[in-house]
Parts: sequence; C-alpha cells; structure tokens
Amino acid sequence: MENHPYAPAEIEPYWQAVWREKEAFKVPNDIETLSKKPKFYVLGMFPYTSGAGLHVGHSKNYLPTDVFANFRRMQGYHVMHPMGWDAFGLPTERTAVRENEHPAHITQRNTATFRHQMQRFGFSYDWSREIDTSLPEYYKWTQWIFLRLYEKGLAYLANVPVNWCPALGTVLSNEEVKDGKYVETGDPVERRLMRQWMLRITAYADRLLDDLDLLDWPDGLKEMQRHWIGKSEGADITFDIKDSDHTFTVFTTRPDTLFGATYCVLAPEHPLVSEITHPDAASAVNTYVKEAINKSDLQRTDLATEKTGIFTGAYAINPCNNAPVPIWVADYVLMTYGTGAIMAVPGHDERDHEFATTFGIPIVEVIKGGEKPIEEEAFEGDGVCVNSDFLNGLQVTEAKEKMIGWLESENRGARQVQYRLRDWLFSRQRYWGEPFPLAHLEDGTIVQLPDAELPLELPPIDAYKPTEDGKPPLARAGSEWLNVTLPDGQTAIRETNIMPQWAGSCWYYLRFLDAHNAEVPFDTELERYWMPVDLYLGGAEHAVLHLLYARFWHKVLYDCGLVSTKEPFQGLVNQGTILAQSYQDDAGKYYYPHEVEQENGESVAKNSGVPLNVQVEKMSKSRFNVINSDDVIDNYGADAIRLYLLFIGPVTASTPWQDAGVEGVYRFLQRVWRLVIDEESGELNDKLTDAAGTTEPELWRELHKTIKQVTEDTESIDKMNTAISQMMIFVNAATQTKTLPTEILKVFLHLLAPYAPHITQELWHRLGETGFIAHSQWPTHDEGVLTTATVTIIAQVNGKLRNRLELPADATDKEIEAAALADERIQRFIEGKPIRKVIVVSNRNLINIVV
RNA sequence: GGUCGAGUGGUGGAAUCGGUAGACACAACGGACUUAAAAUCCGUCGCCUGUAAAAAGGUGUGAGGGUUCAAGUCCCUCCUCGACCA
Repeated sequence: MENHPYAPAEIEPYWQAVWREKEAFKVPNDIETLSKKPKFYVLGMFPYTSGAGLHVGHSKNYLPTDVFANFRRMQGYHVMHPMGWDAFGLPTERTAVRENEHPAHITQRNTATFRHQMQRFGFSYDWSREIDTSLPEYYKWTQWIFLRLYEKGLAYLANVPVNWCPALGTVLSNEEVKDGKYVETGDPVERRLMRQWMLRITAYADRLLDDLDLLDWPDGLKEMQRHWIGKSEGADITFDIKDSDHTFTVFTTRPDTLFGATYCVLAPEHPLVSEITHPDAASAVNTYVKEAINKSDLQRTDLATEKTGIFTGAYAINPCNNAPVPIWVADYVLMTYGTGAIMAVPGHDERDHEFATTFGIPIVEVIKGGEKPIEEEAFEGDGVCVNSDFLNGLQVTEAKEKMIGWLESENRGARQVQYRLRDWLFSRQRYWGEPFPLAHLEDGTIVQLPDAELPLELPPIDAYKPTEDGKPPLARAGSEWLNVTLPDGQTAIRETNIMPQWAGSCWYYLRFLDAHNAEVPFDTELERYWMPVDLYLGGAEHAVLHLLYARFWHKVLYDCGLVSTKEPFQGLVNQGTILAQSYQDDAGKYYYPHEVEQENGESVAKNSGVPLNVQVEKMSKSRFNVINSDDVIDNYGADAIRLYLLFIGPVTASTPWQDAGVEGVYRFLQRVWRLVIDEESGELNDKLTDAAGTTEPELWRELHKTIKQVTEDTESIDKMNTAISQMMIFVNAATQTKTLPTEILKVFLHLLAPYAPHITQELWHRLGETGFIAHSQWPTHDEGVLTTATVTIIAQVNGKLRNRLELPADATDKEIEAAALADERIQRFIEGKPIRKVIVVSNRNLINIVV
C-alpha cells in the first residue's frame, strides 16, 4: 500500500554521508576567499565529554545554534560553526582509577561517542576544526598562554585557605563542597592553608566590569557578573591599638558612620589575633579560632545563623574621637575580603546590629532617618548625620567625602575600592589536566620552560593518586620527567600541580579559527576576520565562572596584542533546560521510570512498594530521568527530534520533555513528505504543478506570511517555536489546496531547511535540484502580497467584542464608524443608550463604541 | 533575608509599543474509512447558564485593588514557584 513513506532512517544517514564526503559545511581558511562575504561566528558551549554520552537535554544547546548557522549561511554569510571537546577533568580521572585505564583512552572513547551522537543530528559543524583540550597539540597553546600570563605577573604562588579533601588527596572548588563534604563521594573536606597557584584576575576587575556595557547579553546575566565582581567604593581606615605598637586597617563602604563604630572585629585568621589577645582571654580565643577556621564561608556569613564571637580583651582607638572600642574576633568577618578586619557600626549595619545585640555592645545612632528606634533595628538607608561632630547635618554622600578628606589629611586612612571578586585559585593536585610549564630551582626561584619546548606533556605514572607523602600525582613521574637540567647546568624540579578544568575552555573559541596551526595558537588575520563570537549559546550554570574566566584571558591576550577585540563573546543567549519526570523516595533515592509502577493512582517502587514522589526537574543522569537522543532518533529520526525540541517552547525557557509530543512533529514531517511524494508510487505528488505561485492566491499569501514570520522568529533565536507553528499552518493549508505550484513548495522547503535539513534536502533532490538546499538562498517576502482587499474589523461595545465586520481595507474611520453603528448586532447593544465616545483604532482594525 | 524572573485550558505553549485570550501541537471525545486494528482524513474541545440541538448570554490569564474607552500586558499589595546571591 504505502510503499514509499517518509523514512528518516534511510534518508538521514545517506545525506549525512554526502555532506561529509563533499565537505558541505567546511569553511575556507584563506583570507582572500573569506573576505568576499560577511562573517558570522555562532558557537555552542562545547561539552565536557563524560562517559554517559548525550541526552536530549544537551541538544537544547546545539539545536538553536545549528538552526541559526544554517539560516545565516543561506543568507549569504561565511559561518563559523565548530565543535570540540572539553576533555580534561576529574570524572575521567576517576573512571581511569576505577577501570585502571589511561584517561587518554577513556577520553578518546567518550569523544567518539559524542561525535557519533552529534553527527546523527545532522549538525552542520565544520568537523575539520574539531579540537580536544586534552591533546598535546591543543594544550601546548594553553601552556603557552599561561606563560604569557606568568610573564605579566598575573600568576603567582600564595598561601591560601583551600578545601582539602584528605581522602582524594586534592583541593576542591567551593562548588564541590557542601556541608563540609565532597558532594560526589561524601568524603570529609577540611580548610587548610596551602601554597597554590593564583591568577590575578582582580587586576582586571574594573575592565571586566566596565566592558560589560559593550556586550549584547541578557541584562540578568550582566547583573550577575557585576554582582560577582562586587565593586564597592569606600575607605581604608587605620586603627591604633591601646597599649600596643600594633595597628590594623579596616575597609568600610561607610566612612560616614565612623563616629558610630562601637567595636571592631578581626577575622579568626587575622595575624594580629594572637599578638593582641589579652593573656586572660588567650585560651578561649584560641579555641574559638580553631573552630571557626573549619567552617565554610557560607556557614560563617549566613544571616540566618546566630552570630558568634569572642572578646580579645584588647581595645582599638577610634581615630575620629579617640574613644576606646573593644576588639572582637568573629567568624562573620572573612580574611579573604577587604583587610580581614572591620569597624562595626551596629546602628547602621544589620549584621553588626545583630552581633551587638547578642553581646550587649552599645549602639550609637549617627544617621537619622530610620523608622524604628536604633536599638531595635539598624538603619542602612540615606539620612542626615548626627552625633558625628564635624559631619553633623550632612547627607550620607557628602559625609563620606568629607570623612575621606579628613582621614587623608590626618593620615588616618585613604579612599579605597574593594572587590568581592578574588584571585583565581588556579592549581589542582590531580593528573588529568595541563602541567604547568614551570620548574623550581633549589633556591626557590621559578624558571619557565622556553616556548620552543612546549608542549610539556603529561608523563606516564603508575597510579592516578597522590603519593604516600601527600604530593600530587605528577610527583609519581620518574626523575626523567621531574628533574630538569637548565642550559647553565643548574638543576630544577618540575611543578607537579596541574591547571584546573577551566583553563582549556578559556580560549577554545580562538583555536577553532585555525585549529591545526602548529606555529602559532591562531593566525592573526583569521582572528581579525572572525572575532568576536557573534552568538554564544550556553547554560546559565556558566553565567559567572566560565564567562568571567574566558573574558579575563581574552583581555590579557588583548593586552599582549594577540587579539583584536576587547571582548570575546559579543552576543550571548542562555538556553533553558529540558525537564523530565523523576521519581524519588523520602530518603532521597532516585528510581528509573522502569522501576516504577502505578498503584491506586500513586507511584511506587516495583520491587519494594515504597511510595515515591513524582516531580518534574532538570533532566540529568544523577536524577535517573534522561532520555537518550539515540533512542528518539531510532524511532522518529533526527529531523523530528530537532523540530520537537525547538517546538515545545522558547529557546530560553525550561520545558518538560513529553514522549507523545514527538509524534506531533513526526506527523507534520510526514505531511510535508506527502505534499511532494505519492506514497503509493514513490513518484511526485499529482497535485504539483508548474503553474505560477499566484494561481493559488490564498496559499501564495500564506506562503509570504510564512516567509515573514519564519525569518523574524528565527532571527530572534528565542521564538523558533512559533516559526515552526507557522510552518505547520502553511502545510495544513497546502494539504487542502487542489493544486500545489512547485514554485510555492520550493520556497517553503527553504524555510524548513535550517530546522529539518535531511527531509528538505531529500525532497529538494526529488524535485530535480542538484545542489544542496543548505547552500541556496534564503527567500524574502513581498509585503504587497500580504495586503488584502477587505479586512475584518473587530467591533466592540464598551470594550466587549460584539461582532466582526468585513470592510474594504481602505475604509476611513468615518466609514468604519458608520458601518459599525449600522450593524444589527451592534445596535442591539446600543439600544437607544446615548453614545458617549467612539474610538477607532485603524492600525489594529478595531472600533470601540462607548455608551 | 536580598536581587532578578515566572504564574494563561487536562498538557506544552501562543498573544505583551495596552486593542479579537487560548495560535500551533499533545491528550481526550465523536465521525468517516476498515472484517478488525493501526495509520490517515473530518469534526468537537476554558468554565458556567441556556437549548432537543442551536442561537444567545455570562464569566475567565495565581489572589485582591487601581489607572484606562479598552488590562494576560501598566501601577500597588499579597501568595506560589524558579534562578542567582547572602
């Protein structure tokens, strides 16, 4: 019967092979050819290649970029649209330990899976530019860029408090630690001072902040980066200590409240704590400090927890009035922010107020304007200074200036800018990452490897774990690797830390431009042509860290004269996540859907009968709710899953996956197929005609409407779902006409091509065309076709819809009014009541009669 | 606790320079076709009143209030959810 149905399993692999053979999406690398057309660089954040492979949630990132790349290509641009792998990282290293295999092999296996899965989607990547951050030919240049940072003094060693996990023998990032445990294994984590590599990102804080204004990013995202950088302006103030030669400096954003400072607080880690503590308080302070140091920053600064602290027995002198104020130690002050010491103004700072109330410290009002008495609530708003000697009567802003001026003239302090942003902890005690191209001489001097000796490759080692005496895994490498002899005969030992996973992704968008250049990281002319990235698409989880780190490196490269743009990513969109039903018992254990059955309308675990909570949340392996893209492609084809994921909602929205929904777009693709192909004979549909498109005027108009909407919606990126809706409307209309001019059909196939590249290419071919539809030109609509002789006027009485009137499109307001008043149904609602007002909104085809 | 964002049918979602609420699709229901089923095609589909069926009317975008000829859209208060920060 139906011998020639739509068969994605046949046509998709066929065209994918043809595209590969003919290098259909390869971008030229010679600048002369490139300069003939405008450029567009569209990039999806490249994936970390875990062993689990791709699930449909990941594709929400790659689909909009691919559609947009196809769209721009058809509009006549050279389109850079590459893909690669963020391949260094801890999960691979752990798999290596578990399976006793080299991480490089595991990485190769994983990238092969990712590549294969992506190719099944029919993405139009230029695969000749594929990169892998863990290959020496790539990380050679990561090391090279690091040396440029080092030369500029932006990399340094420092003793910093870190999250140390003894069981893993490594430092963990803050995100990896929750409640004092490593989130993945539950191993305890402690705070420890360690000598670590740091990158001086704070030196770029101002530019990272200011240049946000140059970017076409979502406002919310820019706001998050601003917040993260956290610039605050204020003053450093130096306090003398009573009966002591020591002094300490505090940073405050409110120098105007100095007269209200009734105590000071040192962070538990502050070096002065042991120096100034009164002997009577020493043992108690010591105990307190030890406890505090092991708490996380979050625990310490959480507003909800009760403030703790202890009096040192020492007093500071308030510089503006020489009053003695007690010095406390409290964990809500962090050593890593500001100077690690604060002046506390309980009258005008919520946390200080809470602390002062808890410990019975006096509260002084120095700014008037609060709603409640100062003893009850801190007043942090704007007001007038009181109890402040020479500041009395001034507004907060003026008072700040005056106080800073006074401090500077008295040599008691200075204007100061502080950032919340801290320097970037850049070393890890692991194996699977970039080795630092540095070595240590016996006297402690650090020497850098000459550029010509890069890459410094990872040595083979016997086990991917720390040494017995707690050194990083690289210390297991033999002396051949560890010991270096310098040209002058001195011997040095290599750095055994590695770089964090973020390093490789800080510049990968540049390597794509010239992926296999062995001489330089990328060619300057190519960089000038392609940069910046015009559209960068990725998840909101990278809103701060990756984007901030990459911007930082880019600015350093800019200062080195290596790149031509101040910013790497001009346009950026955060795609939403794909959600799915997950099943969890009260203990928090997740269950796979196949382990769940329904009982009396409740979901329970099949084997135990334990009742389960059903929830819709982000699709992820750890929640046991992933849908594998291979399975969907097996059943419905790549074009169907492509369309479905874009159809269920806006690109930026998070939307739940529904199996049944794929059926809908699959049916749509079948209808498209049947428009062209007679399923019985396999020949072209009889209703196709060579007659002009205008012989089906209704459909001709619908086509132009569709061109317009699909073009606009695709351009917006976010509204690809309504572009697909309009194409469905068109196909429904085309199914119902007697004839279908090929002229109309071909234009429509162009519109669908970026979304469903396989079926459109196949039908294009069946219609006798020889080239790739992906290389043909995007259509434009004719506004004249959209205008009609008559329009429907919405007639309202008192704002309520009462009738629709068909009137000539050129009817005047008066004629519309007359027609409406004459209408029988409208008259029923007016019925003799006096007409108070008539409003005609002709550009909305609407009339409202107020009675 | 703060900042930002979002609440629309049974479901995913359309419509925001204020101007026809529910496009498109899923599910459901009814019909045609079929020995039957699947597929396909056609139709109904917010809620309430009304009717044999219609016609017709009322009401409706988290809750309450406001501005306006007109509010899902703007303003105020509140509730819920999400993201980020603390």
